[in-house]
Amino acid sequence: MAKASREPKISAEEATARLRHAGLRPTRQRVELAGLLFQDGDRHVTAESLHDEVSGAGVKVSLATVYNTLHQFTEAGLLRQVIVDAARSYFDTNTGDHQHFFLEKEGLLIDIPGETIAVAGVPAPPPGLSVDRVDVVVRVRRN
Amino acid sequence: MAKASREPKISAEEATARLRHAGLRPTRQRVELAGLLFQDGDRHVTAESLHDEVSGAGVKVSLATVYNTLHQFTEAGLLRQVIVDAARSYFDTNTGDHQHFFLEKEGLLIDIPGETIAVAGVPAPPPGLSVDRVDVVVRVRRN
DNA sequence: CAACGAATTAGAACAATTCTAAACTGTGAG
DNA sequence: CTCACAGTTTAGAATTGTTCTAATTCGTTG
Repeated sequence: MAKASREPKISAEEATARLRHAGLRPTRQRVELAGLLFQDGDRHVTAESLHDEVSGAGVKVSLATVYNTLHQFTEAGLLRQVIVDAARSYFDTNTGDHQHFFLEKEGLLIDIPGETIAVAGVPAPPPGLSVDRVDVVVRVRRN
Repeated sequence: MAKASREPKISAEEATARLRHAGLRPTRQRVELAGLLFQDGDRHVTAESLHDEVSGAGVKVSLATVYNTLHQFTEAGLLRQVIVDAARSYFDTNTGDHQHFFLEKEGLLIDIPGETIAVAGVPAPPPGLSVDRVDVVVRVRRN
């Protein structure tokens, strides 16, 4: 009953290939984490939540490694960091152009596809600066 | 040369009035902090930066009080909290509708007036949720 | 001006994250 | 197949920003 309602992990082979592609050595831990993260389209994890998940799956990975891995994946373009909460960092497996709903009370992030929202009128940044990207966070609450 | 290039502090009387208006007891520390914060239109501070500033001005206020005060001011609607950096919280003296440029490397926030940016196409939130507000952060870098 | 509740404070405590130094493990060379 | 080495992992300590605690001090009202 309390079975995880998620698609089966991607295979170790797929994960390995993905890691090599990104220039990362496919270690046991990275393969394991990639397997969990990239099993389906959209996941939002924190270091803690991912650590709990991987631990719960009976795999031994230290929290430090989870942090390292999340950052390496992010640098490699496999993940994107989402800053919506002062308390913790979220990582999103959707690296494409999109935005988020955020339910602060529950730490819940929901993707909004990139084409859905249009941001018009962003002024030119002050001289010497250039736009890196535009983040939209739609903060919501339970009613 | 190294003189602060900021307008003179608002008077203690002004600050006091403002605090009373917001239903806050005008204590020495709150008057002092309000004096620094509301001297001109747009300021973006962190607890640390404000503490350094007030300390530098020779006033003795504990860091705990700065934190307390920033939160109380925020609750009272005198400040607005801005979440753009996983590492620290910013507080903005501009409580009106507006958005931000953010230069992460330097922790620099720049206001973008509310009318400037238009966000279109925000989808209805999932059932049971309602929109609290829409934040836009234009992340910029030095070039 | 007394008294009481509100505010301040130093320092401890906390949570998330990063660092450190030592042990371990992929990988490519031989 | 095995070695050696750079890259990785790890436990635990350290750091950072923030909150809490309990005792002291202060503003306000009577």
